[in-house]
Amino acid sequence: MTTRGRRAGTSRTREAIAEAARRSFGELGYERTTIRAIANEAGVDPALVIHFYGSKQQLFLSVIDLPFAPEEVLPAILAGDRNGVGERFARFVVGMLEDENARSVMTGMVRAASTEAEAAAMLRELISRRVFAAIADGLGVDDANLRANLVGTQVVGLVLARYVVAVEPLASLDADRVVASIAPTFQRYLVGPLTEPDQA
Amino acid sequence: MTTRGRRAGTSRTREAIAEAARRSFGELGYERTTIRAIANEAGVDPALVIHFYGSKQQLFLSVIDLPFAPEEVLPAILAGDRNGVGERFARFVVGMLEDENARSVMTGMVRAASTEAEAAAMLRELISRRVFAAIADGLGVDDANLRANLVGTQVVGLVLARYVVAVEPLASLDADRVVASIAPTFQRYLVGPLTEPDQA
DNA sequence: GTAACAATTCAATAGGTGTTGAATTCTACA
DNA sequence: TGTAGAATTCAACACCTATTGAATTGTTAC
Repeated sequence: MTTRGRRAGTSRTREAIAEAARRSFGELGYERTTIRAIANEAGVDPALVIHFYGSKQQLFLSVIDLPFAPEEVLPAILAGDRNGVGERFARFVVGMLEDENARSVMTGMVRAASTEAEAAAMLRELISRRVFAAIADGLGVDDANLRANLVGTQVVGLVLARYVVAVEPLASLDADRVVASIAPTFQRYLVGPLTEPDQA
Repeated sequence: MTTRGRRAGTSRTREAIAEAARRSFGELGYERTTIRAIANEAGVDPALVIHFYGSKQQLFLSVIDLPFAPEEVLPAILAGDRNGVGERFARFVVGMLEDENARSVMTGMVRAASTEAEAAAMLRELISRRVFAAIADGLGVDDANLRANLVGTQVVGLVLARYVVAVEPLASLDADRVVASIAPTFQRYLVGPLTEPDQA
């Protein structure tokens, strides 16, 4: 039914494809996402997806990115009252994950990073270049990279447990209690001692 | 070359298939693992894999399990000096992950849980039934399930960051420093206060 | 020793995948 | 107005997948 050739008017299909791809990668991960499904959701022929983005992998790499800009958001969190940094960070992370779009991108990254070597490499790159730098800048600490790693473990673990696997009661816990539960962890990873136990 | 029909002698191929499957699921995850590859590694025809295990999914479910028995290992960790419980737990987790087999199973579970709904459900089940019970028993605390969830986030995050994505410097950090870094987190998740920040 | 059964392979099936090349229609610019 | 190029579809290709059914060979119990 759909006629061949270019459609009338200015085209927004390229963005439609990107959106559909983001959504599908986020929900299903890399492998389970098919170019055909993306094309379908964008109301377009599969060949057009390839025509625009070259390949499935390039599409993935073009489309997936952190749903926030670390260099903009982290300085404000890290500056100021050092005792509250863990809570501010936790609040930001949990708050961001409340947004459906951001959550979808994050779950997509985690899902993909756990199966696609290319995606894992990209994630490593992304983290090193953008997050580490911001954290090292914002904090005055020496071992900023390890600290950023540790923070990352807790963030990724939270995403996986609360949203991907959806284990209870954590999945249904209200945001404030989640923040309260993990804030001290971020606090110690960011500015606390790394080799001695803290007070329980 | 390989002749048809049953081979001479007692057969150990069923276990060979299980081993190959465990290895491949651990290394590549569910989707990327093919029955053909498993069969190949086990020196066997793909049809035999299906004949023994019914389907790829049933094979996965038969073969994947925690690489330790929570009900045997957790009581010893949770009993005794309450101040050392975080460190004992961290030492156990990190130590277990040093073993190549156990690590492969764990990465497989994490990888699969992040893409396979069925695997995620199984993981939920496994965690609820076996780990929660052991933790609730071993600890005298009330909100044992949430505590177990939080512990889970840190374990899973560690597995993903250190072994799957292999982000540096965490991936190359020696076991003792990893233990020291995350022990206080487990300590608070297991027996510490969950709503107020700890001392940094 | 023979009958049931278990282990094993072979060949095929039905369906999915990413990707390509050519054909068509529209837009933008000269 | 004409023409280069962009957007779009169609049909096909080459490949890979899990799974099935029948055929063959060995083992085990009577």
